Amino acid sequence: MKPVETSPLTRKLSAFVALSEIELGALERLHQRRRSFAAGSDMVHQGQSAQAAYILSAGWVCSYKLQPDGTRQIVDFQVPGDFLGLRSVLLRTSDHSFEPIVDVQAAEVLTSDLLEAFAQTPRLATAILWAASRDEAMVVEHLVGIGRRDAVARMAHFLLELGARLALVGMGSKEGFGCPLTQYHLADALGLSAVHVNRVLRQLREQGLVTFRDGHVTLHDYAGLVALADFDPAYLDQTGPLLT
Amino acid sequence: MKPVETSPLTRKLSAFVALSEIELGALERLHQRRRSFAAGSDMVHQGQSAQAAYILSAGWVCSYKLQPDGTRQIVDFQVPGDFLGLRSVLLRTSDHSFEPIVDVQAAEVLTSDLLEAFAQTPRLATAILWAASRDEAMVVEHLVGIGRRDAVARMAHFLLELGARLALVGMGSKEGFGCPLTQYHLADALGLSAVHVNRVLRQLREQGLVTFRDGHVTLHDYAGLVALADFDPAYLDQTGPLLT
DNA sequence: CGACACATTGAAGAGCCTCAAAAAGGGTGG
DNA sequence: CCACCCTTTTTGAGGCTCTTCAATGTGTCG
Repeated sequence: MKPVETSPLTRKLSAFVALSEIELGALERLHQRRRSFAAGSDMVHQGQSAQAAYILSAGWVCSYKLQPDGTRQIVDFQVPGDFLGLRSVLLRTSDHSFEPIVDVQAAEVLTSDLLEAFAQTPRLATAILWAASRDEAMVVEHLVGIGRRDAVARMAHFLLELGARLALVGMGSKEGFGCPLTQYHLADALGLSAVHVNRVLRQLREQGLVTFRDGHVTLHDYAGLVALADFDPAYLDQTGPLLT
Repeated sequence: MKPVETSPLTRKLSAFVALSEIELGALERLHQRRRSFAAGSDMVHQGQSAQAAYILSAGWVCSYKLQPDGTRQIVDFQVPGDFLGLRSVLLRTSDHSFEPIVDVQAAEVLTSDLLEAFAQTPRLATAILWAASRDEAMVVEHLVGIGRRDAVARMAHFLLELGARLALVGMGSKEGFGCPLTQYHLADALGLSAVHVNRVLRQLREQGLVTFRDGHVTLHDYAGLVALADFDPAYLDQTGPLLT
């Protein structure tokens, strides 16, 4: 007997709220409209007005802004269980672009479906808005990192955060995780040059802290990394007012 | 006959949506619980769980995160008409601190008041959420600036954005605006040292672009600044789905 | 007048970038 | 199965941006 397949989003939310059968059902119904995107082809372009949001079920996506001078800044990565374009569907045209980093499976969520689910299951709405708020906190932390951490601490912090996010959906642990990003992705996300990213990774490797190689991140010294990065996962673990 | 005093928030929202008398009334009722804060004393501390949000009616506030090493990163400034702690009241304990830069007048908004206003005037809810979404877009733009703009462009962009925000509530124009920030504030916001901020300001002044002095910003060459900063106010002006 | 916060300037050095080139996969077609 | 291309990683050298440290100037307030 095959168990009902649990989506990564369900897994993530369940780590923070005990959802009822009804809520779980509503959540799974949001996953009906399955779509695929190939690596490299933008899912949403900057300035495009979005009709739908997506729940990522497999693959990695990055959201970024392009500068007139050709450089880009990656604002955030989406991993399975993450929402994508949630804000733009509710309120405005998208102000960044989304690019699948590998082939992606996602569930398309129409505004109407989302509002209906929210109306019928308010606790689910709270849970999803909590997840959105957590994403926002990550952007703020990202801002702090770029503004006030040097390259090594920034990298360490980034890898730790990524590991924590993936662990929540069963795709990583304190030992390490699979990671399809290139050093160019890291550079565009961390506000560094690709060359410097390489040097920073070498330094972290030679200090026995972490190895980034062949699509896999190995955390050799978790505690050491946490100390180096001043990593405080409070902004990720927050359970807050959800337990009502 | 004295006209009804219009709050800066009302003024800001009215620039984007035509609000009905009923909606305007609900908005003004949110301003009942007036409070004052003195410059320098934190309004909300990092980690504190917030019971209320505030609508800023006079004065400037900054929201920031403190690093364990003592440096701080200012995430955003709030000027009259801006919400403060809106997210934390809805969903989570605050993950940054708020500090009044000058003496501040604000209206305390309880969660219950807000939810009631939202329920009774959905269009007002949309308008307020739109404003929140705009704030988020500003954080993203801030991230891009720190990650991918050099110090001069970053400063120019920041001053232009600030001017545009203030113009919306009648406190600035393309000529300039009053600004109580110190160069230390600029440094903490832009991810620079205070010393370098000073040099950058000098450079901008000597190029005849902008003067930052004695609490006043004078934009001598608006178009020149826009070009230097690659300033595209699209993320601020977005009217989007509000006009329904 | 002295105390304090803020602004300004100089000098020296660290961190990160750019340019340049080579090595190491990974896939594709012959 | 190999030759080839393209992407990604790696390394070196030199230079520019921004930082740190230190000192002086300026304005305000008790």
